[in-house]
Amino acid sequence: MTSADRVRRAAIRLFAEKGFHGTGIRDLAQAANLSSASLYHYMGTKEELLAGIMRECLERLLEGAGKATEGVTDPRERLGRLVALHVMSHALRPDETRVVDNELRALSPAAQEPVVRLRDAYEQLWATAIADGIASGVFSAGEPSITRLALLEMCNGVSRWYSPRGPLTLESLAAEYAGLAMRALMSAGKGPDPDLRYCRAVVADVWNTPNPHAAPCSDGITGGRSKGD
Amino acid sequence: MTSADRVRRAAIRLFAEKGFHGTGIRDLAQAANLSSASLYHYMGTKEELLAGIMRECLERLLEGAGKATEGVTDPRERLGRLVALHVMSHALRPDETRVVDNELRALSPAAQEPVVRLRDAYEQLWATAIADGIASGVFSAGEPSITRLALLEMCNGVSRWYSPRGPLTLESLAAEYAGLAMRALMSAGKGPDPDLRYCRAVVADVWNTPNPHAAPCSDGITGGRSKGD
Amino acid sequence: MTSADRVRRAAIRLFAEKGFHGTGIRDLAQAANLSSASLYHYMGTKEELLAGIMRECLERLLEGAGKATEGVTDPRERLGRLVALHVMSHALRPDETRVVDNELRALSPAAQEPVVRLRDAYEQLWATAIADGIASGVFSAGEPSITRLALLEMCNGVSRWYSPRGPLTLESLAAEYAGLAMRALMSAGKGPDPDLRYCRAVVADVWNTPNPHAAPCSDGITGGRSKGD
Amino acid sequence: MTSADRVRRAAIRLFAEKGFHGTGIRDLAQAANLSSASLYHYMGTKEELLAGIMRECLERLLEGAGKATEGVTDPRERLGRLVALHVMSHALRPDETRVVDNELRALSPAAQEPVVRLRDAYEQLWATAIADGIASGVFSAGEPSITRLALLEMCNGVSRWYSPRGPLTLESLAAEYAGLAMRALMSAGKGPDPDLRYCRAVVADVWNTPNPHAAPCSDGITGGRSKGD
DNA sequence: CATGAATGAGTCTTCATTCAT
DNA sequence: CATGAATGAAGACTCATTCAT
Repeated sequence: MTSADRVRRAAIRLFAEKGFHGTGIRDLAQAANLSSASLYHYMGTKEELLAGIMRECLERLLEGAGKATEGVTDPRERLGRLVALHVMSHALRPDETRVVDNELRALSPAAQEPVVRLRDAYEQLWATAIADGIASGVFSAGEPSITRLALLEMCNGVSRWYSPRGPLTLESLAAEYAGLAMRALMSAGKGPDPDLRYCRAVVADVWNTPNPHAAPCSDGITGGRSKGD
Repeated sequence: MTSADRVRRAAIRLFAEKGFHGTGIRDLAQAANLSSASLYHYMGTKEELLAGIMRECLERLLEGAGKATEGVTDPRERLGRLVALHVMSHALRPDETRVVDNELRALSPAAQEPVVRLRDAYEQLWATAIADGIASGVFSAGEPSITRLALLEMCNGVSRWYSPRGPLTLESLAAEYAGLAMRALMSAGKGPDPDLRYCRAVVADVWNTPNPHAAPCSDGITGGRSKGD
Repeated sequence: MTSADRVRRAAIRLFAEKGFHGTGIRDLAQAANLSSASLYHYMGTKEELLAGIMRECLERLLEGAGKATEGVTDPRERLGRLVALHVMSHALRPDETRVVDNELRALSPAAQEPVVRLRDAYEQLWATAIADGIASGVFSAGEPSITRLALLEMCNGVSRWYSPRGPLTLESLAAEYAGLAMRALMSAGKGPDPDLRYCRAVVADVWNTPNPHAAPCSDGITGGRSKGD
Repeated sequence: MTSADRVRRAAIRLFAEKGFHGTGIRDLAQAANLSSASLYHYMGTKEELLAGIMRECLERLLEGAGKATEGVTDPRERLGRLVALHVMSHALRPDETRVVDNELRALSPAAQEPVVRLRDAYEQLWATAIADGIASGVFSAGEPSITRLALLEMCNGVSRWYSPRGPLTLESLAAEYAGLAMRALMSAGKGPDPDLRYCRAVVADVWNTPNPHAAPCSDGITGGRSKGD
């Protein structure tokens, strides 16, 4: 393993563990067994290091998602594979994926741009699969964007509690999540609605918030989230 | 509004936006229209400020969840209300909830403890509802802990893309998420499994990872995630 | 006891315990049971507070020394009383005297001046007693200034280890010190000189210092020490 | 001279001159011709810098005292050498010794501990010499602990008025102090006791203190002074 | 009298980064 | 390659002091 690799690995681990702003250049140096000055032989600035990690991770994710879904016509199979791949990658590389999922805001706008582009391209695969499923009638989602974001966040969570020790195989884990996603999207109308009016009242009460008749909430999201997250 | 409130509000907004370590004491002072020295009339240390925000937010969430579910016997209704409340609170208070969901690791172990206790108490409500539903046969989840975490993460996501402007009412949003959760838990076996073997191969290929026969993945989680997240 | 007294007492105690620079205005306020703003009703600046304490203590010492020695013709009796008074005051008021003995340097030159004047007037009483004793042949000191300083420092030490609990009465303590001083000044030639040449060599060795034939050392002191101590 | 040495020298000089709390990191930096950030290449915290200075100085003193007295059986010679060494070191290194003698309280309890241990070991040499002299009848001291402290404080004073310019050689100075000490310890009963009753009355009068019949004063000191001084 | 509010200047310390060796 | 040395800017936090109330 080269020194450059050691630096990158250390960065991934520490950025995941303590966050970009919570990680000092000296922490990196120590974790990479280098002096802090030597670090700069293998990286640009700290920000470039982060940007590189994010880009590379997203490129792999995008590449994998492309490979896994190309030529697959059934939207259910396509979405299922996206879920499985996403979960597997988050279970296998929890540090990298946590960095990607959490540290976008630490980048300057200029450095965010290419990362956001990659993320959007990746999410577009999800959006298309969901839209196709709805169009062909196999999915019965409400708002497609919300559905996409809900599923993505659900899968992202894997990287936070993953531990390589445990009886569940990667495939079982992926199957579990794929099942959750499929069922959520396929069987409309199942189950009773909770008493939303009461929940709303409780929320209004606990947070001392006025209980307007129509507190609006965005559903105009199409391509992704706001900049910086 | 008192100055103390202004400080707290500024902190919530900035911690949510830039993270705890990304927010300087001067940022806080500027946002609260105070000198950085005056800040210390209204807060202890920066860490105590964060801890207080997290505790208060979790206490409200716990209180609300208690109110919304007490006396409700049907596990489906109970879980539905938890989902609805969680989504509503995250939509209504995206900043506070993002801080709670993301900044736990910024606290020292000593300061984490009471926060983790609150979080665990809250999640216990979810765990019980899920377990009861499984026991009574209305839910058909695989691993209950995984299910709980998956649903929680899914709902957490709301605070990341929420915008108060938009046609969707809070109730509609909550209904959407409750529906996703209900369907995911209730209709087992729906939908085809994706080709996991192929997905696994793609993952192994893209990440240059050996493809062991039994890459294990934790399912032994019961009470919550590891400390610090 | 008035508030002003409480402030002064708190200051004496804290300045003695932690030093002038080690004592914050908030420490004073807390010890005096006042808010830090209220403090300024009873004092000028922190420096003026210190200067006042030192002046008052020295004035008392000077007054007491005057009373105790006026009209006493025997230099031995005069010096004995000075020693006794000094020791008693240091035992009785360890905090005040420690402040006087240690914190002169914390004052600005302008504020030092009157304090130094008082100190010098007080030491002059010692100097005169010693000089008279030498002149009349009852004392056989080497360098009078050195003797004076040596005795003063010896007596100052009392305030550092004094504790009001213990079997020794104030008079016994004073008698002990007076005895030390008298004997030191009266019986010349008693006792063997230590091997100074060897001591000098050890010093030179341990401190890596050249061992010059005549490392000179001040004996030109007449009226007191350098400014600031 | 290395930069680390320059830092240490600057610290010794400034701590002696203005005290630990009166010396800012910027003062140190300026005196060492470094930026305040560069300072931290050569030191840990300011407190560690102080602790190191004190430890080193005391180690030298202890080493020197050991060398000077080992094998010496006559307690008078032993004590004489201790006095001479102590005086010489204080005359030669007034800054270091003033720091040792005055700044112990500036250290946290944890940092004080090893310093106090060294100090106590050093004072034990004095205590033993005095005790041996009393036991063999050559010294006629009252309370040995008081004697030890009185002599030590007397000698400490040297570092306060020392100036390398002056006609007195180091040996003469040491001889003077050794003479004072020897005489103080050897010829009991010499000289009249001052009128203590009257002194006590003056003290009571000037300080407005009740004149109890038996104002007690500690003589139970055995191993040293209280922590922090 | 008493104090909460306020602050500019200061505290010690760490930051990411550069550069001569 | 590798790193000690170096630093301006910034980090969180405290200082002594003032003043309106």
